[in-house]
Amino acid sequence: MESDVTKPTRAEKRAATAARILEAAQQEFAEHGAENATIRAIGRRAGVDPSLVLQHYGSKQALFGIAVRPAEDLVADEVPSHLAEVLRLRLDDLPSSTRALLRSMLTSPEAGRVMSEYLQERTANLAQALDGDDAEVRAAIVVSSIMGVTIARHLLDLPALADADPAVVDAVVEGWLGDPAPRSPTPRRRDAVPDGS
Amino acid sequence: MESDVTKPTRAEKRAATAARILEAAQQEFAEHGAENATIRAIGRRAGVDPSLVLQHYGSKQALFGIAVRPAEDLVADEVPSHLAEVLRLRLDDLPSSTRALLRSMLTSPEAGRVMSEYLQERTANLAQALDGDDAEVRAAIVVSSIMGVTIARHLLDLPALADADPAVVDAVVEGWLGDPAPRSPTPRRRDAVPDGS
DNA sequence: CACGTCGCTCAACGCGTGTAGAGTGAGCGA
DNA sequence: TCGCTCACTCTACACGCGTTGAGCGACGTG
Repeated sequence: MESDVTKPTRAEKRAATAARILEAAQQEFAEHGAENATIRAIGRRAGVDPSLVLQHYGSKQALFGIAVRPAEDLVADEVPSHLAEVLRLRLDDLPSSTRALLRSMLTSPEAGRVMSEYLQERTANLAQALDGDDAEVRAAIVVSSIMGVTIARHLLDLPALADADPAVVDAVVEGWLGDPAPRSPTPRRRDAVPDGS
Repeated sequence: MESDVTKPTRAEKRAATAARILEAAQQEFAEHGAENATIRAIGRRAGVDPSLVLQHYGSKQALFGIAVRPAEDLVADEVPSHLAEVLRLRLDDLPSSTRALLRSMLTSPEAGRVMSEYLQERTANLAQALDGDDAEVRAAIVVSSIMGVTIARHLLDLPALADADPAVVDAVVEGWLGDPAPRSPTPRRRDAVPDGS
């Protein structure tokens, strides 16, 4: 069998190892957070010596920075951030890079900064599409809320959400988007979203 | 002047020290999270030897458990949890015990469990007040969303929220509470969402 | 005034961590 | 086939952590 699988060259093998390490790192970071994940555990998970991890990525911090970068194929279509996932309510199969970022954002200053920038970017985008005085605040509320739901579902495993039909969640948030908040004592305007497509 | 402040007895002094340590612990946990906060830093903050911290509270984990318990006066009226703060949208002056719990919930299993229980409790309460099939899911979404907003405002310092008028936030969430989600099969109004970039 | 109690500090331990540098053996070019 | 390159492992170091037990000095009681 001459093989459809050609024997990997040295460089290819090294690249494959690097990829395996990165994936292991993302899973460890996603599971334990930036500070609690250890180089040793990452190496173990990748089936590799701990020091090799650093030979590939320089330092733990650098590795984290890379592990947390959004996957290319997510960035590809139209929405350039982790919050692509989030805003579109793809509540299943959150990629581990995103999980790692979410998990670490409250305890790692770097992760916090990255997440904050994402939220601001998404807020600005959404605010453009909303009308009214408080467009930006309302956009920030929606974006932060989606983050909250994502955390509750994927990291805290809140039963009511973990088992929920994504369509319901989707529908609820859709409602928020079309609904300008009542600024005064005046009650809510439900008619803002004419449904029936 | 004999002083209105009577000289503290030995026991009182000890209790005062214990309180000072606890407060220092709450602040350290609130700032750095359960795992990153150190006994040494807590002692330093309280102006006390690190080992004294453990003489008072036994272990770091035990101290965290106590530091994270909601303050009594919050529990007092009607809503028995940290989420009293949260649900009532008192977005300023989040007590450091609550900040500590929020900060740690994604990286400390214990904090995660505690927070999850709080969320479930609040969800159940709120679900009773909502009508419709998906009451529980919708309640969970609202509760999680408020958590998300709280995180974005107090821990990530998202500018749009940090500077926001609490009344606006309040109004928006009020809107959610009375708002039954459109449940119909094809309510997918993508056009209500700005597409990215 | 003497003495024991007790709140507190000091010094040290074992452990797990991130990281560095020497060593090793298989793969590739000549 | 020779020999060098290089992907990888081994060993070790320094550091900061939680935790412990002995020591000390002031306070309160007889």
